[in-house]
Amino acid sequence: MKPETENHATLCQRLKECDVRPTPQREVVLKVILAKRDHPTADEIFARVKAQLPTISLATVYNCLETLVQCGLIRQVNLERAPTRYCPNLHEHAHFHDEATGQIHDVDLPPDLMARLHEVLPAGFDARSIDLTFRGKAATN
Amino acid sequence: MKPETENHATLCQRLKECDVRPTPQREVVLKVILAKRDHPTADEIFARVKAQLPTISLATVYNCLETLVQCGLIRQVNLERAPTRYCPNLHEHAHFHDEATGQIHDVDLPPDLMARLHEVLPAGFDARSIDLTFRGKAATN
DNA sequence: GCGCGGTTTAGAATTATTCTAATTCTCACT
DNA sequence: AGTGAGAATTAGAATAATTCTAAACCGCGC
Repeated sequence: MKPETENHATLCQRLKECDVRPTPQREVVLKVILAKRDHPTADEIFARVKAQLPTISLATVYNCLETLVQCGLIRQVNLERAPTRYCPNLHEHAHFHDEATGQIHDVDLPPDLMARLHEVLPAGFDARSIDLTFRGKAATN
Repeated sequence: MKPETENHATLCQRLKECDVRPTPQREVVLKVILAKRDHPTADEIFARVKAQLPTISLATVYNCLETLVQCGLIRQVNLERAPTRYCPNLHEHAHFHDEATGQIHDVDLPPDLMARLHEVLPAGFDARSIDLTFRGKAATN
């Protein structure tokens, strides 16, 4: 299941499963996010979608993103004082923010560690999601 | 060492230790952040500082915050599409973002878990800091 | 005491995001 | 296949957060 090969039917079905109307705009927004393993901003997504849907507006991109995030089809990542970025990787993972290049890398963590994170909250706190971001320098190789 | 009792001399010294000029503006910004265990935004900090330093400008607050974050005297917390918040708690901890109220709670985690987080990065990734944020609902009691 | 360089100030500028109101589309129901 | 209700989209304006700019200011080493 290469992301590049996500086709109309698959995308549509994914959206329907979330009880959202599978509009062309939503479909293409989701498609361009899944197509690359990077973490584009709303603006970048807007640019990519425009290539296929020239009349789409930025507001629609924001609407679609909000919908997709709510569905859990994508995640959003917030870095210090920078535009929100969107992440296509639904597999539970952490992020590494390279302060030198500004790039974000996905980092897989041992399943037991992720499991442990879910358990450590004090009573009364019920976490729906966890954001784990490392910040630093990545080796230049 | 109650935070409320941080005095001029202490604050000054803290700043000097970081090789920054201990200006009144920086001192008061740091003081108001340390004075409360909440997570104020730049605007909120601006308002609090103004009470003591009526001529301070918002730009200066941003400058001071940037300086203080760089020194490691405070931390910044980024939540989805919301203004950046600043955290006075230097002790290593996680955040719980209550989606119902918008409030942020500090969460202490077992030391071994924090230690583990620092070790799990793949070779070549060197983390200077870690941001761990839980999102969900806190019990209403 | 003087001057250099870092700091502050006010306000403008920029950037990200949201809102608005009008239009268009989707889909369930015929 | 046609229709109507509600949802989605559009362009552009509005808002909000943050950064920039240029001038004035100030602290500190000489």
